[in-house]
Order: sequence, then structure tokens, then C-alpha cells
Amino acid sequence: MVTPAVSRAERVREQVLDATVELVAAVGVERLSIDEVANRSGVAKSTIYRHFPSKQVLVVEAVHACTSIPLVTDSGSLREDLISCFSGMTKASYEGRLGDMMMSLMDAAQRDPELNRLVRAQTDQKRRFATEVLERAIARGEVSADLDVDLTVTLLSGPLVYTKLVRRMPLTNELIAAVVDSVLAGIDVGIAGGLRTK
Amino acid sequence: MVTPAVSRAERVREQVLDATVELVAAVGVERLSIDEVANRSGVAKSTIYRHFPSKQVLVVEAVHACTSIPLVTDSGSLREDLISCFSGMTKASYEGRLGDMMMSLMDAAQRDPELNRLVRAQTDQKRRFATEVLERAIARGEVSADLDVDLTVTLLSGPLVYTKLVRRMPLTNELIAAVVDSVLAGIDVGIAGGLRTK
DNA sequence: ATCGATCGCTACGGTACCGTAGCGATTCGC
DNA sequence: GCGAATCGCTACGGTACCGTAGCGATCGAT
Repeated sequence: MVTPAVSRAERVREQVLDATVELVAAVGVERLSIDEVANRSGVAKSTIYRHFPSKQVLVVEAVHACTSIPLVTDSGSLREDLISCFSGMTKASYEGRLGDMMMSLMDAAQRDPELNRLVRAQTDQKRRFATEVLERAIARGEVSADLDVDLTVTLLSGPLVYTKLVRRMPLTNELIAAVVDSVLAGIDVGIAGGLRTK
Repeated sequence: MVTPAVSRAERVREQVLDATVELVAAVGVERLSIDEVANRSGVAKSTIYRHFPSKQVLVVEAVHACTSIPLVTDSGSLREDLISCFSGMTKASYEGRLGDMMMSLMDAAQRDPELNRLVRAQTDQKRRFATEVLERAIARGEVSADLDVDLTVTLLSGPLVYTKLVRRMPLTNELIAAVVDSVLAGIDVGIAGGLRTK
């Protein structure tokens, strides 16, 4: 038999992580059981333990496996960049497989230091992307340097996360645009009026 | 012995609910066990089952037991009312004992219809309070009737919930005021400029 | 004071999951 | 191809929790 494209070890690893993602999305982190992962993945429980020493590690790697880093655009327009940025980020993190895990992940992160670091790192990264977009706008004079960037990121992220996680409503492009436009409108008159030059 | 102020049944009920709140805050809804509630409350497991037929019911009643309805002020100033409204609501729901349960509660609500109704009802009620405040401002002409009230409530609630649940940072009065002021600034110029008459 | 209701306590069988071990079968590196 | 590593499978003892039952003690209403 020829050597397959992916080794057996890799194939096993993928199957296990895939089943883990499905299970966490379905029953949550707390009720995730290795037995069930073994059943769904078709991988023996003993083999799972050979690859992942603990449930904690398994979940962390499963999250990593379905985490994608969205592109940060630089169109020259703050509005366009923010919409693009938040559209990419929210759809990557709060929809699809990762989105289905997110709530349970955040809950478990309150008690698990490892998961806490993971979730916090992802949150911080998303905030950094948005911060970059805002600081570029400041650099080119589109927005006043007096802008409270951190608050603005919260004003932008909050409503979207709240809509998805708490209200469990879809994150439409219309909503993202409406949030961005509303916050930009606030920036326009925010500090002393006419701070946004464009 | 004289008849106590509260009957034994009431005292038992309180002890059980109290221990349940503590435990849910500590280990989450999923890992809540009746055995542990019995240990912490000093109430026998069999007695707990006499009062609460299932863990589901127990959690729901425990949440009800530490839920308070904040007052909705009517100062005549939209800004003051919003700050007062969100200050009361967020501190009632996202801080203290209920706040410690909230994340786990929302996670469990994704899989438990009963908890889902409970969480959704609380969210809807908070939104209704904020909606009332905004509609009163519209009625007295402080804000244009064209205002998208639902979006505005999301713009106000989102950043606060996000700050508390996702970032796990304290909800200071400064933050609440900053969010309210930012959103109000956006409303001012939001639709056609100068919609806020005051 | 009495008597029924309630409670604390203990124990039970049943279930689910843990993490490990042994042993053929399969696969991979050489 | 051949040896070694890996895997699937089964089984194991141990733990935690479930929901129920029995029984003596306590409480509460009359």
C-alpha cells in the first residue's frame, strides 16, 4: 500500500478533534466525555489518551483546530475597514463550529486557567485587530487622536457579541454596518464636534 | 418552644436555594450535584427531592430567589434615566450572586428549554425597561421618533454585557456613563443631524 | 400533650465516566 | 519485506452522582 497523503497519526488526530468540536458544541465542555469522543470519532479511548493527556488539552487543541485568523483590510476608509474587520472576526469566532462552542468555552474558562488563557488570548487578539484599524484612522487624520480607542472597541464589539451570545440572533451585515455607523456617528460629535475630518 | 418567624419548610427551602446559588456560582450548572447541595445546605438529599423534583427546577428557583427587579426612574433627562436604568440592571444581573451564575446559566440555557425561557425572559425584561426609557424620551421630543429603539438598546446593553461577561471587568459608573454618552452622541447626529432637541 | 407531617440519616442499586492495561491487528519506517 | 510502533478492542477497578426507601427523631398544629 502506498503511503497516504496524511499519516495515520494525523488522521486519528483530526478525527478526534473533529468529534470533540462536535461534542462540545452539542453538550458543552463540562459534559464532554472521552468515551463519547471515542464513539463518535471511531478512535479507541486508549488511543485518545495517547494523543491527549487530559480533557483540558483536548478541548484547547480542538478550539485551535477550528480557529482561523481573519484578514485585516486597509481600504483607507475607517468605515469599510471596521465593517470588514468585524464581519470577519465575528463570523470566524461566533458563528460556525467555533461559535457553537463559544458560550460553553467562556463558561468553562471561569474555572479552568488553561481555557481562560485561551479565550482571553482570542478576545485580546480580536480587540487588537480593531485597535489597529482605529489607530490607522487616527494616523491618517480621519479620527482625532483624542479618541478613546479602547472604549470604541468595546462599543463596537459589545453589541455584536451581545446579539450573538445573549440574544442568539444572527449577525447580519446590516447589523454590523448599523453598529459601525452608530459608533462612528458618536465619534463625529464625541469630543468637541467635527473630530472626524473626512 | 415558640413558633419561629419562619416555618421549618421555609427555612429548609431557603437553605437549599442558598447552597444551590453558591454551588452554581462555583462550579456551574452542569456540575451541580444534589449530593453537594445537601452537604453544603445541611439539608438531607431526600428532603431536597421532596421540595424540588429535578435539578432543573432547583436551578430555576434558585435564580428566581436572587433576582431583583430594579426601579425605572423618570427624571425627565434621557441621559440620567439611561445611566440609572443600566446601572441598576447590570448591577442586579451581572454582579453579585446572580452575576456569578450568569455565564453558566446562559450556557446551560442553550440546551435546557426551561432555563432558556428563564434567561430569555430576564433579557427581554431588561430590554423592555431600556425601551421604556427611550420611548418616554421620544414622547417628550427629546429624541426623534425615527430612532431605532431596538438597535439603540443593543448599542447600550452590548458593551456593558460584553465588558462584564467576556472581558470580566467591573462595570464602573464611569463606563456606564461613557457608553450612554457615546450612544447619545451617535443619536444626536444619527439620522439627519440635530435629532435630539435638547 | 398528642399525633401526623416533615426531616435527618443511612443505605441501596443503577448509571456514567474515568484512566489504565493487555492483546491481537494494522500500519509505518527502514 | 520486516521489525517496531501504533491502533482497535475489550475489560477492569474506582469514583461520583442519581433517585429511592426505610426508620428514628423532630417539629407543628390542635
